[in-house]
Amino acid sequence: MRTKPAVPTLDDVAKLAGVSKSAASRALSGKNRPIASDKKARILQAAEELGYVANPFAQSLRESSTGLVAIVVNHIADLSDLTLFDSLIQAIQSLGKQALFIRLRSEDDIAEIKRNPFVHRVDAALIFSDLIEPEEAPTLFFTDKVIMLNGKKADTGLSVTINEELGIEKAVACANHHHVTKAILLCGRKTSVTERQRIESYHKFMECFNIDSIHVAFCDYSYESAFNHLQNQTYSDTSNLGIFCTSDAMAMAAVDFSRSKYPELIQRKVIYGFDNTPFSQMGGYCFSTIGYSKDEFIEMILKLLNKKTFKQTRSRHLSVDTEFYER
Amino acid sequence: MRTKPAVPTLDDVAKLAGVSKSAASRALSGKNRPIASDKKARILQAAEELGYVANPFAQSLRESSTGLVAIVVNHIADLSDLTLFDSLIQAIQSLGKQALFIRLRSEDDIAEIKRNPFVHRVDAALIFSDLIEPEEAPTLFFTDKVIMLNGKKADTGLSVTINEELGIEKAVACANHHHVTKAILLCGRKTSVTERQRIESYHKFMECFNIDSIHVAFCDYSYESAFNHLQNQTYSDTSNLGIFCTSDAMAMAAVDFSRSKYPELIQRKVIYGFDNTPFSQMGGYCFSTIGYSKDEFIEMILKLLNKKTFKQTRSRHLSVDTEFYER
DNA sequence: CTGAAAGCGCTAACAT
DNA sequence: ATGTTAGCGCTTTCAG
Repeated sequence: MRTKPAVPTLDDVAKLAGVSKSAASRALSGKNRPIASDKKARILQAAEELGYVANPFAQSLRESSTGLVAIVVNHIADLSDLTLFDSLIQAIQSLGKQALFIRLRSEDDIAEIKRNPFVHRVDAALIFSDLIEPEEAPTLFFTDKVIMLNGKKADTGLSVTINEELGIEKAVACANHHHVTKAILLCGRKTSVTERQRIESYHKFMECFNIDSIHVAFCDYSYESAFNHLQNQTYSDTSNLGIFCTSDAMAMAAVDFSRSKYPELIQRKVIYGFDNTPFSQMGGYCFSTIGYSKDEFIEMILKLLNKKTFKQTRSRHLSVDTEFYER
Repeated sequence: MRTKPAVPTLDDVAKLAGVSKSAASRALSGKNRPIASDKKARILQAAEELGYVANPFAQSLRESSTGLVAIVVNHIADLSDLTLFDSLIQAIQSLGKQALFIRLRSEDDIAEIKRNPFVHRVDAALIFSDLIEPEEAPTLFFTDKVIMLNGKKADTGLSVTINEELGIEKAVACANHHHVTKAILLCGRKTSVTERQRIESYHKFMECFNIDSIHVAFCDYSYESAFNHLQNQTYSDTSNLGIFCTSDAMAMAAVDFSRSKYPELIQRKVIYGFDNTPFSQMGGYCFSTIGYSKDEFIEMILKLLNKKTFKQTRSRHLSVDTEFYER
C-alpha cells in the first residue's frame, strides 16, 4: 500500500507562485476578488501544477456554509423512489452542493442522528422521512433551511407537498365509470400522516361517487405485504368490486392475486395503483395509477433551496399537483 | 424566518462547566483521555444542557479523518440497485461514517468531480461507476482506501468483484436441459468491462453446451431498451430458442414481448434474467435469474473498509460468488 | 490530572 | 492590488 500522499495546501500554491496566501486565496476564490491578472494566471498555473484542491473543511470552518445538503429518508427501497433520488442528487450537485443521505429506520435512530455531527452542520435538510416532526427539525439541524417533504408542515418552516386529492378524485371517478360500487383499500403504514390523509381523500370521494368502502387493509407499500394480505381474502361477488392501492407495488400484487382468482377484476380495469411507476404499464401489468411530475417536485425543492428570504407564508409552502393516468 | 441559532462550541461547554477547553475536549472525546471523573460528569452535563455537538469540520481540520465515504455511481436507477444502496448507507452509518453520493453521468463529469473539494477528502471511496479506471483513482481521491466495485481492479488497489461465471454456467446448463440449442443475448452497454466479461462467459459456456449464439443485442439494461429492440425481431423457429438477458428488467421485456408473439418461450421457461430482483418471481413474471448475496457483498466491502493494512495481495481483492435461481 | 498554547487550512478585515 | 494578521472550533503537545 502506498503511503498517504501529501495534500497540497494553499500555502504550497502561494509559495510556488511566489505570492502571499491571501493573494492565492483571492485568485482561486472564483468570486472576482481584486487581483492582478498576471499574478492570477501564475497562481492558477501553480495550483494546476500541484493538483491543488481547496480543503472544504477549512473553508467551512471560516465560512458559515458547509456545502452539504442532508436527505433524510426512512429507506430508499420503494419502487417510486427509484428515479427520484437519482434526479435529486443531480439537482443538488448542480447547485455545487453535496447530498448526504441520512437513513432513519425507526424513532430510535433519531437519537442517533442527534449525535451525528454532520447532521447539524448541513446547509439544508430535505425531510422525506415521516419520523421527523416539523417541530423537532430545529433541534436536529442548525439551519433554517429545513424542507418538509413528508406531508407534514409547520407554519414557520418550508415545505413541498403533493396535492393528492386531485388524482384520487379522478381515480375514484374513473372507478365509478367502470361501475364500481364497493371497493377495498390497500394502504401503507397506519402511522403515516400522508397515508391517513390519502385514506381520508379516498373515502371522501368514494362517498361522492356512491362507492362503499368494504375493507381497509394496512400493509407496508410492498408487493409482498399486499400479496400476503390478499391471499387470505375471499370475495363472494366481485362484479362491482374495485381495488384502490396506495402504491404501484401493491397494485401489482392485486393484479397478480386477481389473475388466478378473480380475472374479471383485471379485465374490468378496476385495480388502481399509486405513484405512476414504469411497472404500471409494462406488459405484464397494466393498471391505472396516480402520479405527479418528479421534475416539477424537484424544481420546487430547488426553488426553496435557492431563495434566501421568504416574505410571504405562501411562498414557503409549495405544492405539486397529482395527475391520474388511465391505462 | 427565525435568525440562525448560535451553535454552541466547545468553549461554551468549557465555560459553563468551569473548566478549560482542553479538559472539555478530553471529556467528550470518547477515547478515554485522562480526566477526573467528577469533572467529566460536569462537562458532559454542560454539553447536554447546551445541546453541544462537535463541529466535524473543525475536527477534520485537526485530524486526518473526515468521516466521509464517497459512493461513486453512474446512476442509482437500476432495478438491482434498489436494496443495495439502502443497505450500503446503513452499513456506512454503522461505522460512524457518512455516505456521500457522487453521480457520474459521463466522462465529462470526471473533470467536474476533480474540482469537487469533498471528493478529495473522503476517508474511503466505493467505486461502482465503470467510468473510473483503477489507475486514475489516486488522482481523484487523497486516500488509498479506494475500493473498486465496478469489475476493474489494479494490483495495488482494493476490490470486491462478483464471480459471475458460476451463475452463468448454471444458467446455460439449465438452458441446455431445457433443450435450448440456439440463443439470443440481450446485453447492456457495449463499453462496460463487466458486460464484456459477461458476454465472454455466456459464449464460453454456450460453446460447452452446444448452444449457438444467433444474436447479441446491446441495449442499456432497461426494460424499454430491450422491449424496443425485440419488437423489431422476428424468429422463424422458436422451438429450441432461448433468451439470456444481463438484467432482470430486460428479461421482463423479453417475457412481455414473448407473451403475444412467442408464448412457448415462456412456457418452456427459456428466458433468463440477471440480478435476482424481486420482479423475477412476481406473479406477472416468473423467470430464472442469476444473483448474489447483497449482504455478503456489503460484508466484503466493510471488511476492506475496516482493515488498516494489507500484507497480502490476496486479501485486497475479495470476491462474491453468484448463484443461479431456477424458477 | 490539568490548562495554556500551537496550529490544522482557509478567508476576510485591515493596513499598506 | 497586495501582504499581514486574526481567528473559525477543535485536538494535541507540552509544562506544570
